[in-house]
Amino acid sequence: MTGRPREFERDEALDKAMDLFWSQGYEATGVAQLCDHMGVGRQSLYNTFGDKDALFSEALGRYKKLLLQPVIAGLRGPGSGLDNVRRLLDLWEEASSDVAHKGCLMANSIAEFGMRDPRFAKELGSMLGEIEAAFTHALERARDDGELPAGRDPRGLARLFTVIGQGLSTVGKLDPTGSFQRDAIASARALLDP
Amino acid sequence: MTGRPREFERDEALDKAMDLFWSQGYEATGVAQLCDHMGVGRQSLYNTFGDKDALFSEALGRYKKLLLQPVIAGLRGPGSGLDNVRRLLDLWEEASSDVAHKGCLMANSIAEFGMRDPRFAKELGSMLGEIEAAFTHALERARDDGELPAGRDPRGLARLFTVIGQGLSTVGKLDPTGSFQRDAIASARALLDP
DNA sequence: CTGATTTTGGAACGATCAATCCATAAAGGA
DNA sequence: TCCTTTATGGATTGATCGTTCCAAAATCAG
Repeated sequence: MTGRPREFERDEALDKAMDLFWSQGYEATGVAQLCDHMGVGRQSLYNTFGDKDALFSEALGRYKKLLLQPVIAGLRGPGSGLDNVRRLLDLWEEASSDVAHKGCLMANSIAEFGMRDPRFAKELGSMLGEIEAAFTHALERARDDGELPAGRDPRGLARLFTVIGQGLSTVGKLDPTGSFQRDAIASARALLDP
Repeated sequence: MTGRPREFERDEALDKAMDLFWSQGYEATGVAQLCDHMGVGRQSLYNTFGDKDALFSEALGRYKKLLLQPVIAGLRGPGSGLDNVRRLLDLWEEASSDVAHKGCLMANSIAEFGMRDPRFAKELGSMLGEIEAAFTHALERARDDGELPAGRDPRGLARLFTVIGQGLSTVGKLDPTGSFQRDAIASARALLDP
C-alpha cells in the first residue's frame, strides 16, 4: 500500500543534516538539533534514515556526491592534466575566502574518527583514495604528455596534493581572511612548474 | 595549612589526559573515562584541574610544551635554515610509521573545534602561528644565506609547510603503513631544491 | 592531642543523550 | 466508506553527560 506521504523532501533534509555535521562534527551534533535544523520530527528522522550513525553515513555519501565528485571529475576531465590540477588549486583558492570556515567534511571526519570507527573509516579511506587516484591520473597524463618536469613522481605528487588539500581544510578553520591558505596555494603551484 | 597530600603526580596525570584527548578527541572523551585512564578520582580531578574544559586546555598546553616546542626549537636552531626544515621532514617521515595513528593533537583539535569555541581557537591559532613563524624564520635565514633558490617566497613556503604538516596528521590517521605520508614528504622536499 | 586544611571516594544532582512506544493523522486501494 | 499502510508528534525510556555535595581520611601546625 501507499500510506501517508512524508511531509519533507528526503534529499533536502539530508542536505541540512550534512550541513550540520559539516559545521559541528558528529559527536557535537545531537539528534534533537538535527530535527530542528532539518525541519523533521524525531520519529520521522528515525523512520527515514535509521539512526544517527546511518544518517551520518548518508550525509558522508551526499557530501561525496555533491562536493567531491565534481572535484574528481575536474581532475579526470579532458585537456591538459596539469591545467586540471591548476584549476583545482584555483578552486581551493576561491574557497579560501569562504566565511563559513567549515573546512572539508571528509577531512573533519577523518580527524574526528580516524580508524576508531571501522564503518566510517572504510568510507573515508575510499574517498581519500579516489581523490588521490584522480590526482595521480591527471599527473600521469601530464607526465606522458611531457608537461610535468622530469624527475617528478606523479604518485608522490598526487599524495602530496591530497595532503595539502586536507591541510588547507584544517588551517582554513582558523583563518578568517583566507590569506594563509592563499599563500600556501601560491607556493604549492611551484610543484607543477619546471 | 598543608592538608592531605595528593596521591598522584599532577604532570603524570596530565600526560594521561593529554593522551586520551589526543587519541579520542574532546567530545568523545568522558570525565569518567579520564578518571580511569589518569588513575585519579572524580573529585580529585575537579579539585586539581577545575573542569573538563580547563583540563583540556592544560592538556593542549602540555602538548605544546612536550611536542611542539622541540619542533619549533629545531627550526630556530643554529646552522643551515634549509637543513633545519629538512630535518623536520625527516622527523615527520619517521613519525609516519607510528602505529598509534593519533595524528597531531593540535590538528585534531582545530578540525574538531574550528572557531566555534573562542577559548580554544585562540590557543590553537597561536600554536599554528608559532609553527608558521618558526618555518618563516628558518626559510628567511635560508634565503639570506643564498640556500633558497631565487623566486621562492619564505612566508608562502612556511605557510605551505605548515599546511602540509596539518595534512599529514589527517591522512596519517587512515594510513596504516605510513606510505602515503612518506611519498608525500618525498615530493615535498622538491620545494627546497633548486 | 587538637584543630585547621586538603584530598579522597561515593552518592547524587539535573540535564542531555540516542532511541523507542504509542496513539493519531493522512493517504491510496478495495 | 472501510481497511491497510505509512508518517507524524508527544511522551518516555534507560543510559550517560559534566558537575557537585558531603562525610571520612590524611596530613601539618600549634
